[in-house]
Amino acid sequence: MPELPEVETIRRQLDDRLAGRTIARVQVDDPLLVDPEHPGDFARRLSGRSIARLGRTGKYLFVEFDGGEALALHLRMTGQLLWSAGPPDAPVPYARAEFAMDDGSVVTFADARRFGRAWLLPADRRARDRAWAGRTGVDAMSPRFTARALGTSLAGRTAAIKALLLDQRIVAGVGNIYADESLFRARIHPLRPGGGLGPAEVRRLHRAVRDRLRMGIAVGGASFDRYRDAHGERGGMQDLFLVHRREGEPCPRCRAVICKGVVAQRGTYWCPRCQPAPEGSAC
DNA sequence: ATTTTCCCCTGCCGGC
DNA sequence: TGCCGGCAGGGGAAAA
Repeated sequence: MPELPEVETIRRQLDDRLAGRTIARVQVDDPLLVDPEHPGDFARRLSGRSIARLGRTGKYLFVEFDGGEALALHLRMTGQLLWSAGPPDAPVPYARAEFAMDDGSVVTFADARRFGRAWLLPADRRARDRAWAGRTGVDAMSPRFTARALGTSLAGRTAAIKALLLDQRIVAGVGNIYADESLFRARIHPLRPGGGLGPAEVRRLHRAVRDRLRMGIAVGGASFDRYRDAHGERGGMQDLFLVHRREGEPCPRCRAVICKGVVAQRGTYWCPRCQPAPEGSAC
């Protein structure tokens, strides 16, 4: 599942390949990919645009064009952005759109589950803010995401801390994997009410989120299932998981047996000893 | 306002 | 062996 480190890995790779290029033509195979609020001229409006750089906020990737317009992409569950120097040798499985560049290179948006989306964003700052307002809060790797900011966002909230970490308006980029890993590192049970964390716990959680995301970026993301980078390669983070997907295995810190439950409708893994359960909840 | 539930999709896996 | 129900989960809409 592409989260911040996976999207950042792709962003860096595509920035190297696409910055300065011009889009020659676009083919959309799956109309569901395109923002329904935009008319059917998606492909035509992208053709001829020159790419300034690739940006990212949370799990959103932005292809930023000269002149200020942008193509926003979200990979959701199974989306892939695969770069090739020329037209792919063989049909790309689950291809939903192809973006051909002026140098002959091609980026294919492939996506088995078809949850991924693409949006065209206007150049006008106000219009873009209006279209995008409230979609994400501060990016988790931004200097603006501080322990203080996290504490302010959590204050008074009664929902489980894991649910709040997954809320992209509180901090953008954390998904199910890195939420589990961060909570373990911070020694905080996923069901603890967010507003009930003490200042030291908030600081630990902030540090843990940064630490795990930084590690994920360093090893090219987590590829326990479909995730592949822009060159089709796997990441290495799945080999560094501390608790996620390790039910029944010993905790790397205290050797207690890692348990699994459901929090915020997501499979959730934690150490019952390192992450003490709040009052009234088992395990 | 906040929290919770449901839904979108399809590949995959366990059970029978 | 093969069918089938259920699960996986990002995020947005709807309900509570």
